[in-house]
Amino acid sequence: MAFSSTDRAALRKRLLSWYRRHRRDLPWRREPDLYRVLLSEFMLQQTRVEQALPYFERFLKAFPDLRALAAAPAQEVLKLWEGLGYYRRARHLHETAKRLAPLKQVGVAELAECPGIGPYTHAAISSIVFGAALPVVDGNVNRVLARLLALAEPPESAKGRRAIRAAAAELLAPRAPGDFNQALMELGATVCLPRGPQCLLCPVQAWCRAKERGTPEAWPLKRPKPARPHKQIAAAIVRRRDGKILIAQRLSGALLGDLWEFPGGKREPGESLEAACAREVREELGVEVDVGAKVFEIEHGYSHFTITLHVFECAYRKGKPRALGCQAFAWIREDELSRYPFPKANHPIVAKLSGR
DNA sequence: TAGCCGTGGTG
DNA sequence: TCACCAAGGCT
Repeated sequence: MAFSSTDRAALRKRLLSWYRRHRRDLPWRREPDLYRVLLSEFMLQQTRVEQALPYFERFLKAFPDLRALAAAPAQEVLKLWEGLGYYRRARHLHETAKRLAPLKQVGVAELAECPGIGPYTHAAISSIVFGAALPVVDGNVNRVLARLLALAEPPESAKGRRAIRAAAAELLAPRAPGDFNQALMELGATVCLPRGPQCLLCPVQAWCRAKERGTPEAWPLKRPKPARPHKQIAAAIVRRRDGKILIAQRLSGALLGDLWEFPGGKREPGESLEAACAREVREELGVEVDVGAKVFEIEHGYSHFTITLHVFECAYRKGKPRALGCQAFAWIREDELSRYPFPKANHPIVAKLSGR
């Protein structure tokens, strides 16, 4: 045990009391039913509250309950998710809704079977909605507990993960697991910040071994991360003589899965951007184009690499499009572009072409 | 275990 | 400018 039973009891009491006074007023906390909490937890995976908020409101308006979400077309769900990132979450959320909506009763066991619900999300929903005594471990909990314990290993390491899990389970308030879990996360999000922790405002500072050592921001210990490579990407605005543009839908499992894009891809060593552009259109859709002027150069970063996106105006020459390196394609007018979900890096192109 | 999967804010 | 990192899950 990392703490004595009297310390555990006092720490819980302080934390819960602090949470009940200081918690943020968030829409999914006003009526914490299964649907709202489920929706919020999917959106909050690796995503800040402020970024998820407008999406939560939009979803709740478009799909007021689990049944409405389950009945929606997949494309509509993805379009509403556009811009939020980690697009697999949209598909998993939709599949989870379709799985749960027909059930008379949903409980801890049913949640565990759903796609997109891992250990964190399962414990979060179960504790908040059903009052199940399951500890959550997320980025906030990792940081808060690593500091409380002055943990000697990075939380991502095997030893660190075990220690954090054990501490979270040990501290969990058995009679208010939902509030306790949210309190720990709220503390991490608003007080026990990655940089510049507000220790003087912290309700559990008396038990914090990192604060005791004098340099709380030195925890959690960091693991070196690999550098992000940079790639040169060519993309084509392929126009037919009637003015329509050729777009493609990306493969489901891939990066930006199920989203639509302007066809293109990575430049090979020694290849010109124009040649890469023509080659990628040929490989992806079986279409020959004449590459014209470059009209965009866009810098963009993803989670594990960065790109420069070079966009060329291209004239359609020949070949009937086929879905070779994509799952679907479409010839569309410029004013139809905004109906399709595009990755963020393509938004400047969509905005310009659709005249906004 | 470690790499893949987005986007936006921050210092 | 750039690294960091955020209510993680899947393979």
